Amino acid sequence: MYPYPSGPAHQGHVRNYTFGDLIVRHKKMLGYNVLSPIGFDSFGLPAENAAIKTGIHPRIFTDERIAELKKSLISIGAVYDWRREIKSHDPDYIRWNQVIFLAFLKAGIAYKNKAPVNWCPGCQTVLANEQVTSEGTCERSGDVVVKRNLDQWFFRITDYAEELLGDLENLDWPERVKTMQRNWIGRSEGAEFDLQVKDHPGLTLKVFSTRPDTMFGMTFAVMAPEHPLVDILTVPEQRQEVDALLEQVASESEIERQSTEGTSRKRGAFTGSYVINPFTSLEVPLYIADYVLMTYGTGAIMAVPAEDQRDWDFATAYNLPIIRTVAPPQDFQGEAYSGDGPKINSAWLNGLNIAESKIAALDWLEENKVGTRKVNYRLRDWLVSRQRFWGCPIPVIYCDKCGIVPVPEEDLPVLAPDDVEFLPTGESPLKANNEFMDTICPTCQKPAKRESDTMDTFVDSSWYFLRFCDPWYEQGPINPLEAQQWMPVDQYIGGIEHAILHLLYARFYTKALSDLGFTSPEIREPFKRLFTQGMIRLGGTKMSKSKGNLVDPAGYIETVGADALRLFHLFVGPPADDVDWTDQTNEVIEGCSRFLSRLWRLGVGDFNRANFESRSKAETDLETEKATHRLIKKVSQDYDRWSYNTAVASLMEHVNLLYKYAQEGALQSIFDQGVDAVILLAAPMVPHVTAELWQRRHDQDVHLQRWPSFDPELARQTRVTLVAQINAKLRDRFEVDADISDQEAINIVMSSSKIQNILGDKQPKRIIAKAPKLVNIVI
RNA sequence: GCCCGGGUGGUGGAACGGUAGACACGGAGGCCUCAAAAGCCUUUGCUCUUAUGGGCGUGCGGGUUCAAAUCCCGCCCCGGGCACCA
Repeated sequence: MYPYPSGPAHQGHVRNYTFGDLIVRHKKMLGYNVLSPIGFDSFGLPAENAAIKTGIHPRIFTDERIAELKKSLISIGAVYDWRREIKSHDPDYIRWNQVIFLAFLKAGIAYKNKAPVNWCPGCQTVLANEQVTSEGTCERSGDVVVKRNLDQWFFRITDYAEELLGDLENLDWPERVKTMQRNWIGRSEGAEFDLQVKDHPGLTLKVFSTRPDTMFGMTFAVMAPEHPLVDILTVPEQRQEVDALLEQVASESEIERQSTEGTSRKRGAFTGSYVINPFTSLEVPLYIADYVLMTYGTGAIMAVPAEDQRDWDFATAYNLPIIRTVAPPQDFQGEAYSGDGPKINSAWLNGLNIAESKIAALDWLEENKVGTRKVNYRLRDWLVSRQRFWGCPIPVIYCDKCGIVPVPEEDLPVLAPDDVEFLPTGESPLKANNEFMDTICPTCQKPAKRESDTMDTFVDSSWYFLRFCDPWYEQGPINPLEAQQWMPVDQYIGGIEHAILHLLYARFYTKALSDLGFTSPEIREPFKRLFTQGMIRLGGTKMSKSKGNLVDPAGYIETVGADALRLFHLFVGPPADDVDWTDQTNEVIEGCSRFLSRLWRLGVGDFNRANFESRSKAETDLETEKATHRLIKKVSQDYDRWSYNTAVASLMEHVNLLYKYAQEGALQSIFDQGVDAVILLAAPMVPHVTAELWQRRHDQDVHLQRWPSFDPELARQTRVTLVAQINAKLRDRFEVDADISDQEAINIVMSSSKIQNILGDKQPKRIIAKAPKLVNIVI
């Protein structure tokens, strides 16, 4: 993934880019044409915050951090096509970013809207929903986010909700990430229908429900406090009560309002109005309550307390009737029952189960023109404008006469000026810069103002991988032919923290850009395979710069070398697992370094060689040769299944075996074959030491060699351990030929005196033979 | 509450129906050395036993199977995601 340049690489970078580099080198050895680009997600708050603190321009600050990160990426030995390097703050990248924005604007994907949005007081800017944690805090700064009613830019990601959800199916991604995205999109199927308001002829209240089958149990209805009909439907006698509620709700932060503790504490007020149940034509009271959200569905619901716990809580608090429409099981202990069961108290639905009655209810609503089937999503449009300086300027102009006018493409990029003052004002420093702000309307040539907001930096990282395909392309942001050649990305690697944010935005961008013709129609997904590596923890928390608990890789690179550090990250456990950095970690890294030293000595012939003259092929020679072929087979498989820790273990085992072989007297050719195999198989993991060894041994570049192949016949185990069990308990073992039959295996086992002693005069009830590995005698 | 992961020696982890603990760290002992470092070798799940050998062991309780760390059912604990989303 596109790294944010925060300075020298940390252990998380080392881990991530070791996996990436290993795959690149491995695939190259296998003969693939590999594109391995890198760039820097170089817009963002840290640089601007530093500017506020120190007065250093964010560009200077950022360029320094990029140089540091680049240096450490090179020092860990990662290979990249640096010619394709991209930086978000490059004028060229800004230009194409803005071209895409204007295309989105033209297509209606980008729009401006006044809405209650998330404001982070710490970052002094608005945030997208995805950037607010479930605790209601900013995912970056941790500050409590507040709601503000502001005019902001959005991208219509919700138009893609269905496709974003459906296409997850075919992605080779971790199930966990797919589930998170599914949850986030939050699809629910149901009905949207109208409730007639009593004494207001022609006036209806639109509600959404996933359970129209429970309509006979509707005993009241609820509107969100922000619902536009609140004012009209509140009768004078209830005005005071309603106003009090509205006031209280308005004064509370989102967190207080949605506090988990208050789940059962429902607050509401009666409007004095009634709505009509379309199934029964009976009237039910209409309430206002803060547990109904204006931002989801229609902002109003039919309340069925018997089958919805929230409605139950409200009903009991306000003494409203409860009518069950699904018979709960005999032993049901709870309150609201949302499980399946036969319908009751539901007239023509009685006796049906939920699925059947749902269909019947939906059909009724549609036939009687009361409502329609409807799908709702939890996903909201992506808020992309930010009140910050260090980001890509949004390329529009505000004209009193012409309204919002896009900056003509030939005038792009719109670049921020350098002479600005960095103050924590809550508005972009651009706004105070008249030279930037004052412009002329491209349409009517009258004085006009520029947009001062910049784009969310997640915009920059939503399409960089498409630019990588041809970063030199001048006719547009993306070269469609090159994109056709390289996309989608075959293997994408990153941290789980992007499960929703970057990975959802990038998917949306890919689909939108395809729809707008920037890429060919079949490119609908950016990343075919995704791998999320585990995070590195120190003292129970994620190791990160902001937590201040970094263990700098540079020290290790200086003492034990980049190879030992890379090897540690591969050996410590499965790539997906978290790594705990403990007191023992240094010793494990030492161990990795020790292994490399052993390999080195083996490779340069610096070890105890007992009998190294050529001699006739003894049995150990053949055994060693076979072991080498098995090693190639095993390690190749391990690479394919991302099991690098076991691949390293196998390499260690083989090095140990070769030492033993050398001490016992070896045949030079077979010994060399074994050493060369280890070097080749380890080359993608530890590129430096293997390159030097290969150079000395063969005067060639190990990284240009072909991946070693094995002879299946030689890789085959010929002698294996046969296990003898009595009642599944291990009693004896034998070394046997791998190709013995079941009967031969039984004969061998039965001829064992050990087995015979245990058996005594008991007759086996049954004998299970799985030649050549196991015989189990049941007595 | 719902949805994902995950619980294996002193530690990281292997094995993913068929020898539990590969490989490594740490520990113990030894070789080399005047000494140390480095290196090399042996040993190392727990437990009973002088020993040959036996018993117990993969979070807990059941089940399926000749055979379960692995499959099924029910719990417990840890990590993560979503959560008043109708």
